[in-house]
Amino acid sequence: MKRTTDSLYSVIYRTVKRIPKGRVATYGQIARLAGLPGQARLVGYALHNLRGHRDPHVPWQRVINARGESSLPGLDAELQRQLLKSEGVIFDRNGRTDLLQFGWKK
DNA sequence: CCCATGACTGATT
DNA sequence: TAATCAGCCATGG
Repeated sequence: MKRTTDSLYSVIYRTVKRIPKGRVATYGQIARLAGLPGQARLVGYALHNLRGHRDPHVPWQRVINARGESSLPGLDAELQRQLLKSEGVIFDRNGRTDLLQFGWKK
């Protein structure tokens, strides 16, 4: 089975689209559900690539790291928190959310 | 082809 | 709770 980069990104995007509104998933969780266990970094790479792609159909803001915080640099982290906050996800003063409460339970 | 980097993770200290 | 570290692999120089 040949895996092109495009197919890898596609399966990742499809998985991210399954995250319900008001929920968050970790990079590792997306990797597992996409059939790529242990490949969390690839999920981050795929989402990063999304920027140039500018596909509004992929809810990138619902993907955060295993510590419950945004992994985006600088101002983008605030944008992500703002978008999630508008969906009902609550962040504490350290910019973290409770995965037990808001994590996507698949 | 080699090397460094990155929107990461889980275990260990 | 926080800092370290090895493992991960596509991407770009």
